[in-house]
Amino acid sequence: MTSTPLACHPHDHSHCVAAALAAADALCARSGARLTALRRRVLELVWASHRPLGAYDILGVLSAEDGRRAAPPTVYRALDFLLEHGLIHRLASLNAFIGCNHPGQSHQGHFFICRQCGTAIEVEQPAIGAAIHAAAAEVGFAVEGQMVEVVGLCAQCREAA
Amino acid sequence: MTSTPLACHPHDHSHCVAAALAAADALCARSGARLTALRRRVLELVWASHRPLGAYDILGVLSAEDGRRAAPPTVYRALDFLLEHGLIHRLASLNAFIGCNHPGQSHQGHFFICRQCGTAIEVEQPAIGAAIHAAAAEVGFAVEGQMVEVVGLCAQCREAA
DNA sequence: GGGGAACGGTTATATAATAACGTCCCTTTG
DNA sequence: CAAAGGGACGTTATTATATAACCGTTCCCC
Repeated sequence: MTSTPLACHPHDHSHCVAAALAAADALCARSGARLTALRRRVLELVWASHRPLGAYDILGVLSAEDGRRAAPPTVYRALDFLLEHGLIHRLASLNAFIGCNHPGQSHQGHFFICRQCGTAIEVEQPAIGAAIHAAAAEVGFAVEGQMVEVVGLCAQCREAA
Repeated sequence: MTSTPLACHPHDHSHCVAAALAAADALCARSGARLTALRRRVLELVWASHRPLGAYDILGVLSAEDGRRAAPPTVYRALDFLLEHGLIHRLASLNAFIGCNHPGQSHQGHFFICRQCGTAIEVEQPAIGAAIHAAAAEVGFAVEGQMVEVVGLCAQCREAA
């Protein structure tokens, strides 16, 4: 098992990266979007860590790679593409990016971020979105996008402490 | 009525700024925190708009004021103080700050941000926090801080459109 | 009024993101 | 096939946001 620790479930990480890339390939093929080599590579890097990854972290890796020359716009354009197509999420509280667990399904990302190990867990708890919509209805607000980022300690780090 | 439009309720804005400052005075007096002239002025500026205000917006105003010389650390230190004492909130999605409606009461800020007029409405809907805590309990995550920022259209801007 | 901490001024720098422009390549169409 | 058009990406420069490090002054407490 080629593994990287993940907060909740140890798992074969290389496999889950490959699965994410395959899903992205399929999604883009269906929608006609062009998942170029660069965009695919950036998506792979984002997925390669379950932690949020900064744009300049990605830039560092790309620049280190053999011939490839990279500057900030290169990375940001790729990230913009991936965001638009729902393949990654942006975590505003960290200025960082993370792979989306459910590409293709329309959904909002709700995240638990461990301040100790840095892992970000994407949660699906319809009650959160429901509560937000209920509150919005009360004041006549039309919800278009939700950012829910909860910081704290993941189960593993709680045990360690 | 010295008014600035607010998304939900027209109101006497100069009065609500004064009230916020008075509440801050009282709170700091009680806790022994030093609400210096600079910190108080920054709080006033943040309150003077119901919209989120960037650190460099504040910096611009301070620099324009008479003798006062201001550099980024001046502003950020004041903002840090106000954040620590729960007098303002930071909106991560906007890199901006806004006055807290309920200083002194331990609470998380949950915001609806209108993409049209820029107004940020602080909502109190215990169900949101409850749903977050329920989801956290499921995965053993210990919640320490919540960031909930919902973007969309406020009631007024919906009508206008 | 002396000691120590808090406050804030100052300079420099780190980090994050975008603007503006050009070139190449691919595709589409005549 | 040639020309036109557009998308992708390289390149340079700049803007926006935030922090580091140092230092003098002030304020408070004893």
